[in-house]
Amino acid sequence: MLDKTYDPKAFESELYAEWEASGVFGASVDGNAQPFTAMMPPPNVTGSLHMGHALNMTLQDVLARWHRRRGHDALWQPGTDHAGIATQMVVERQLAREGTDRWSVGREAFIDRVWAWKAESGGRITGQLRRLGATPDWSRERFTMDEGLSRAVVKVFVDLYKQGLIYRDKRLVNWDPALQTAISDLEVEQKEVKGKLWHLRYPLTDDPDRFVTVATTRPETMLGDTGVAVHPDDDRYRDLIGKTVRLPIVGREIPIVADAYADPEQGSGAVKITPAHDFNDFEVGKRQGLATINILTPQARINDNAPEPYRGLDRYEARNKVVEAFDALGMVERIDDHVHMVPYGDRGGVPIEPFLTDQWYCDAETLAKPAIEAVESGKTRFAPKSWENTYFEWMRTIQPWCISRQLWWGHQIPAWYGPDGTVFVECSAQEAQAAAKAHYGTDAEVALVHDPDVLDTWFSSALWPFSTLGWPDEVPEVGRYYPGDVLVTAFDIIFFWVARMMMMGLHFMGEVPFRTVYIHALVRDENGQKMSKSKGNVIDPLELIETYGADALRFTLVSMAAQGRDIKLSTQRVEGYRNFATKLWNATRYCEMNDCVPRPDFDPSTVRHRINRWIVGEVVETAAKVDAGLEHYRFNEAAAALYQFAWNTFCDWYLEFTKPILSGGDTTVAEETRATTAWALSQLISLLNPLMPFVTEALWESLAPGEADRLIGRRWPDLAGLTVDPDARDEMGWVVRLITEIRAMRSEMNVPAGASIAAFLKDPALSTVERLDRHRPLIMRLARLETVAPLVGEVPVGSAQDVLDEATLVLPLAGVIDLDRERARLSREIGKWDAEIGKLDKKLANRQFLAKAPADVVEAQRERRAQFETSRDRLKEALARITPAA
RNA sequence: GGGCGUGUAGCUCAGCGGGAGAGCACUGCCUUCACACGGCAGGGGUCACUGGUUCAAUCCCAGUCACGCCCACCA
Repeated sequence: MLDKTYDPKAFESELYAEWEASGVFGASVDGNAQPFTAMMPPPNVTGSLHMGHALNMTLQDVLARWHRRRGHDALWQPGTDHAGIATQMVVERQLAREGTDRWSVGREAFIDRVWAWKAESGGRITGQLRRLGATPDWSRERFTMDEGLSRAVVKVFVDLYKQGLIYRDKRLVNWDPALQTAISDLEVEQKEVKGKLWHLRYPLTDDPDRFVTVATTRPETMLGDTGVAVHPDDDRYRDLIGKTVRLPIVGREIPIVADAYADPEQGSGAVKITPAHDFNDFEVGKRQGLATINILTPQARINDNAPEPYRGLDRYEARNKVVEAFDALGMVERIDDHVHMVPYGDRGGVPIEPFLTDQWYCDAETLAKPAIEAVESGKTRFAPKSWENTYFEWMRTIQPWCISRQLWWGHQIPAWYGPDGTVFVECSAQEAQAAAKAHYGTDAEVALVHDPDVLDTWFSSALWPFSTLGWPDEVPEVGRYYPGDVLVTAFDIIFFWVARMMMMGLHFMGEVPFRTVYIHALVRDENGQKMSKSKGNVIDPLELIETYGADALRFTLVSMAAQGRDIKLSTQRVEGYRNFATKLWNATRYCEMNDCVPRPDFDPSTVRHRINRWIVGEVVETAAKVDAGLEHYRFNEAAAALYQFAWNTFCDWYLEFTKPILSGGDTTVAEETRATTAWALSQLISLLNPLMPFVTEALWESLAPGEADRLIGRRWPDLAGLTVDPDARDEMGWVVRLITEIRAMRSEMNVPAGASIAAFLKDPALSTVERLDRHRPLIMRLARLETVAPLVGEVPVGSAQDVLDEATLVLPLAGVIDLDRERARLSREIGKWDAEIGKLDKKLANRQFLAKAPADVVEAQRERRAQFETSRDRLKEALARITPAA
């Protein structure tokens, strides 16, 4: 017996444990079933479940459960990402609290600390996924720093290096002075900052009374200036080209060069060039043969290349001091307020510095070509398709990918340097040693230094679709589950992750990593801001689960999965779907109380009673909508179909229709109805199971207590052999409209809810009379009638009247009804019909419409007009009957 | 500066060439033997604006306005 109230906390966790213990989540690997593969985007091992995860994981879980129940060999591959910077920061903060830092601890001990932290806290998010009801194949859970995955990373690096697709280069990188590492372009975010624009004067070397004025937002970088550029066609400066200025403070003599980079419209038209600290200036410097002078330390303090008084100063302290010095010299022309974009590191949270360093780069341009073609040719499709534009736009202008990071936590780059700097890139230290011996022609051990840097976290993530399967080992999983079917993710990691998986997958596997990329909405906070740990605006889905249950949260997310980019989650909506679960719970209790339990030999195609034939058809249509919705990633349509069927069709109408039958005298019909009710409910619960796995499982248990199988492992309903009975559908539709109409009239006339009244149909067709006879008891019950019959004789005085198809509905309400109001009401109704008919007449008189519109549309309009006219005329008659002769 | 998206009932959002929808909120009635986390009935919208295409436009196209996001090296 079900408990009287629905309490998700009473069974959700317990059910999950039972599912997991039963092993149903596991992929079978061998066997004949068609494989289905979805790669879980690995959450950061530091992470905890946020709303974005909840949405992402729910959608994948719905797909995994659906495929599994359809008999597919579903692999939903779970795991976590080592999240280099984020994780290292967590442990570094711990060290800071202990009054130490990673340099004092040392690299090896530090990495041990991180592993220890991971062992202790790294499992939190997977526990939260279980709470959400996610059912990936936990037995195959991977971590990007696992031994196997690390081997894949090393092999990919070495192969790409030997193919010339990974190389070492000295160039400007985005340097994060807080984290003291290079980061990629994608990890830089531009922020609008209110700053100043300083106009500084640089005196000409050979004519110190003449100045060139340059404008800059970063005066401190002048310490590294090695030139001033003007546009070659700029008449103001033409005579200065080739001359030099003497840099104030520094005293360095630097040339004035002509370069098209200088924009005559900007500032003074002359621009200072700091090749070591600006990406544009670096290019200008290369073109013009200017020196490159680095004036910053890795912490963004001024280094010894600058004059003594500035050394060791923070970049912003140095800025003030430089401006003061210029001011003292009378070399500040003016200072403007200036709003401009400043690049910030997305993790470190401080402005990045363009910084000249040696780094490892991946030739993304070459790898991108096949990845672009794969989407162009449709081998991989984005859903919605519009995201392909975003993908193409980025891939077609892709820059070299800086893959080295000056961190300790991550995959250490498999490169070793010989005494003379020769680099050996090999899969292991032993192989590097062998290569070095061969290179140097010696048998003696060569002193090699392992490159201290680690790889960008996304480098290993890029291999996820095949490294998790066991690659580079030759294992059956690789052939069976690659390429995957679908990647479900949010748009914000199309560049970071999707694009890179495409590149690596195509290069190493020769095949796309997934056929479909389903991009869902990004869950934002109430201000439309992207949720992030650093902003502290993360909503905790676990709290919602605690209050409303995992099913309510899941159903909410699935229902909202069709909307645009933003999801602003409303608690009220979650509450509404909790109520839906309660409704299901109570409906099942009702069935239980009425002995509506599944009959093993029940065949829905053989039911005879129209009510039952109707509900069978409704189930069939609902199932089709659910399948279509899931097939095309229109999750919300599947959810809406189930919600409507469950609440409106099944509970509000079918269960009410059948109450008189269950308590009636015809035991054959009652038995068929009990069986049909149980069948319809069990189909509903079964179809709803992927979306609301917990409550449906609990209800299933009560519906079919003898069943050995849990719902999670049962075959998905296949109703292909069942058809919709159109007669039953029309007939029950009519009954619904009749009851609704009577209720509306009662309500409008203020008939007391408990009062039984009579209802008559004037001029009904024979088929209508038959329908009435077939369903009289339930119509009487649901409309609260003492009698309902065709009208014999005249319409009683003081009747409320309305139209229902070809008949007029008559409710004798003498004494209750206000005839003046009733006349006004009928006139209003007639007016509405007249207006509709007028519109249709206009349309049907339009020759263009008749000539060009499809015949079926024209016909449909004619039919509508005829129906409207019947209704209007019935109402006119009704009005005439209660209007005194003039 | 480029690109993308969104503007539909009070709120959150579906729909997207031929009859304006849902949930919540709101109003009235109802504690009827599954459910008040409920039932029944109801009010509420020139589908942002302006043009165009079409026999027909909330839906397609162009432009305008508003909001949001992504990308971009402008001193």
